[in-house]
Amino acid sequence: MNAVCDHDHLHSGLDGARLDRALSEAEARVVSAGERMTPPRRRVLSLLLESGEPVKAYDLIARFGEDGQAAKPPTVYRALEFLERHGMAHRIASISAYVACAGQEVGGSHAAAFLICDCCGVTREIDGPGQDVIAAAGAAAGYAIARTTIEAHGLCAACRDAA
Amino acid sequence: MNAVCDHDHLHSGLDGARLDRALSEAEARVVSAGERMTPPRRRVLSLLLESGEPVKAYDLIARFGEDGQAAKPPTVYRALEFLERHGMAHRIASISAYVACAGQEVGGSHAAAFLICDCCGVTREIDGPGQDVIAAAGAAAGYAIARTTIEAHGLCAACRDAA
DNA sequence: GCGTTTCTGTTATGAGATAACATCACGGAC
DNA sequence: GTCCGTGATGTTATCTCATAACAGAAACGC
Repeated sequence: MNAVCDHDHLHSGLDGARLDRALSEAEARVVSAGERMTPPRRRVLSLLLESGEPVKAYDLIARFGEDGQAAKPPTVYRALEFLERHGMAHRIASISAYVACAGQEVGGSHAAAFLICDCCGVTREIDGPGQDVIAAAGAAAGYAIARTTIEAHGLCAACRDAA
Repeated sequence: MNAVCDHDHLHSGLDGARLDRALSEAEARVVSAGERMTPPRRRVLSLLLESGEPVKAYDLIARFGEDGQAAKPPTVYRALEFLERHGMAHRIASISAYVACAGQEVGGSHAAAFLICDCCGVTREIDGPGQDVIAAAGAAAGYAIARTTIEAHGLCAACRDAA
């Protein structure tokens, strides 16, 4: 995504049967939560899963129509909000982009931390101890922490080697 | 800042002699780094210090002129970039706002984590173990981490009690 | 079927940030 | 002192990101 280097990048999105399966599973989870996986929601999730890395909202808007027609911004933003609410997508605040949630098994909203390669865009979602540490630090300072944004930028192994 | 509650809030910015002293110290540090503390840079830093909590860029733009005249956006964004470069201000990505750096003693750029009260806006900068933990998790995944964004939202002790 | 709720389509606009270029001030070389 | 290079500022314009507001359509419960 960010062109801070000149070597080639592999891409890691889903396609074909794997994409279909992920979408079906997502739909099942949404339905079991008593909500609907409507066409725009499915479409936005599909675009995020196909990409496999953070995507800008206006890229989603541009790619929304299968026929090349762009969507109107609220269509995509509403879908993103829905997907975030169900823990299927996350906003990466530091780059104003959105990414499909890796751990689609887990239901509902969940904390997440991200490792983002500034070169190829590969993004790893980790649920390590980061949240615990920051929540503990917050508690020590008297804060009741409700939500954390943890984003680490750098180079992934492949890009470091290629550089 | 965010009006998610209805009780009163204390504010914690600098003023008078303490503000003057902070600005003088900042200028000394800039000069010793071989750069200049020009009027717009000083003005933006002053606004951030006076506020004591995260401020939106366009609020800085609106308050820039002592006479009530707004600045042009690049004036303020350039000053913010300069202050960030010198570790005197930080961008809070999750709310698109900027805050003066608490640890003005430390020179140069430094990692930081923030505890942000969604009610009164009070923001604590902590340099706890958060960065280390996330950097270690990144290293374990093969990433060379260059920069982290760590922002925890919740309620500070005062707002929790007042709620 | 009928009302309620939820979602979508659409228009418009608000908020955040930067590109590009002309001009101005500072500091060093001579 | 003056010339020149560098870096900062002023200014215009534009680009990107995100949401408010409201009308219409689809799904659901009864």
